[in-house]
Amino acid sequence: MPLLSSMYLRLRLRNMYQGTKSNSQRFVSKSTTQSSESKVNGVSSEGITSADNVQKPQRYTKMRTKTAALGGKNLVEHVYHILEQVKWGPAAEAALDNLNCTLGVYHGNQILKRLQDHTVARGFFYWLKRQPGFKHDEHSYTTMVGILGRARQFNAINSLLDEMVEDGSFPNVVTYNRMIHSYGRANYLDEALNVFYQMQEAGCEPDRVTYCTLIDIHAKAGFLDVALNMYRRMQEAGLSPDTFTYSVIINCLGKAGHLDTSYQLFSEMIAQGCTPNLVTYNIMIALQAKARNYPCALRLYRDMQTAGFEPDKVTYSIVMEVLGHCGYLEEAEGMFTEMKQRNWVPDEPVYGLLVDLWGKAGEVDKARGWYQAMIQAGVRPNVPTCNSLLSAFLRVHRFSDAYDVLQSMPSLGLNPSLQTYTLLLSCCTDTQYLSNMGVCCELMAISGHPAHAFLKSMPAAGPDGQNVREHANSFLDLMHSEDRESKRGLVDAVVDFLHKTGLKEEASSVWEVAAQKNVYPDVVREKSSLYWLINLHVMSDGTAITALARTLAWFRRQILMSGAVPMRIDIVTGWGRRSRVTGSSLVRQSVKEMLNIFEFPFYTESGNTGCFVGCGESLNTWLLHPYVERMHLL
DNA sequence: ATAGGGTTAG
Repeated sequence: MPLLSSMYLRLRLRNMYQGTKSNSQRFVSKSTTQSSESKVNGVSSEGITSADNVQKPQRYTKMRTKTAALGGKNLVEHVYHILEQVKWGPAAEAALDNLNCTLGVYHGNQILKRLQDHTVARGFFYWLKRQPGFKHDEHSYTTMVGILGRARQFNAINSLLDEMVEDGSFPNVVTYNRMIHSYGRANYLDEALNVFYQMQEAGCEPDRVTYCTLIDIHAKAGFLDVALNMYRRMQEAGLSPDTFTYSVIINCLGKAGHLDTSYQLFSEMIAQGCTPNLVTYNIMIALQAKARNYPCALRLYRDMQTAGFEPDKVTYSIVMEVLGHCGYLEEAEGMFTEMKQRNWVPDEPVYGLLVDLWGKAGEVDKARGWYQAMIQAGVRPNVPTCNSLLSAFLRVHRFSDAYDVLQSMPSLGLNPSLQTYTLLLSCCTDTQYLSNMGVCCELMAISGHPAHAFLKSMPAAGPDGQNVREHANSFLDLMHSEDRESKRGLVDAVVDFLHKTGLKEEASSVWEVAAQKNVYPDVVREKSSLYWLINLHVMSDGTAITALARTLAWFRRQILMSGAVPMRIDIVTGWGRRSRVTGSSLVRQSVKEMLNIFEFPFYTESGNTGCFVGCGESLNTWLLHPYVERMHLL
């Protein structure tokens, strides 16, 4: 095994069993102590007389330490394995009582740290607290705060803190940091900041971890200004960033779109003598890769190796993706091989990536090969991977292979998702003559997704379209917990489908409901007073036409109702969702045609041919034409 | 006396 991999494993093991190697003797288990003594020393404990005791005090102490440490380790393992398998309840409690031994706070905390389930952890924590002579300290309270925080049990944390103080222990900087982290991760940023101020009032100085956590959570929530402000305050407090902090900030800046600044900071850290670690390099590579600066990403990858770091699983995954997106698919496969040679066990997403890459490259048989390799390796495919393969077959019209994939999903325990349905539906409208329609409809029926029932039971639009709106409304309610991207994908496919099959009124009603339900939050925006943006660039062409028609009609109604006349409207089409060739956009083309037919007074600004601008008196006059209300029927 | 917290991908 290569050096770094085995080091990694050792580290993992050390973390897993952290503490069990330490020489604690706080608790004594009568039964285990005795058996350990006889095993380890080769003499029964009865053989040790009080005379030995007096004569050889040193040896005795040493021996006791050793045996107690072994007993402690065993007991920690033993108790942990009991608790790992149970739900908290009378049975678990009885099992602990039956152990009939005393756990000290140190070992109690070692066990607590490893418990994942917060109900078990809590039960154990209070069981410990009830043991005669037991007293929790700031460490065990802090551990419990962390566990509750991970489970977002904020009320429980607050009562625990009260108890802690009553019990005579006080929160320290680690306790506060864990609270800040917990609140931040649950997106309660105000509460996180509150803790930050409270700790200082309580006389606890924030440390580097405090600032680092605050920077991270604020940047992730999109408050880069607050994050950078915290960075400044950290430096003002005399805390210089370490490798960890630099990595966090570099990641934050990069993710917030300040790629150059993040790179500058990377250079700065090196200039400051702060050595980037593997994670820092992984972050840098991923940031450049996401920005499609592939040569830069690959250069960083080489720098990383020059600096003496062997790639880890994360590195391999990122670099494989970069190579794949550059079109170097064989090289990506080479990475996979290297990764395996270095004893990293490929997981589902890595196989999934290769399936997806080959599928997108149109090499469906390669894609299927990786899919089969995954199954042979005993890795169960997930729904997105099936979707990748399915999509690959659909794109090259291999419908019987697509059918096989779809058919196999339930037997793998996988339910077709909203995305599965979306790509089947998109396939219906993919060709000019809708020639895929029949076979795709069959596949859609097989998927058994609720979206199919929704589409099949779509009523013909009544005079005001209210029936369609209600129908769409209840379907979107059903899809409530799906994330917005997925909902947007499906609505896009549905509206496009309805539009292209001539059901324009229905398409419009579905669009309106989706817009009302905030599925498209960024479509209409007032950039500044009376200056509006209509952003169509994430839509397929049918949806873009429908959305534009209904939005312009909305402006007309606004004028008639309130007299508020927009001074300028920018219609942004971008490159369009379906366009695969830079510069040619179906959305742009369709939108332009529509605007021309209705004689919308637009111009394009130099350098941005994807943006149609209407403004001034001509726009106002145009918006008042009655046909604006019926454009969507074209 | 021991220990405890913060970062990266899909």
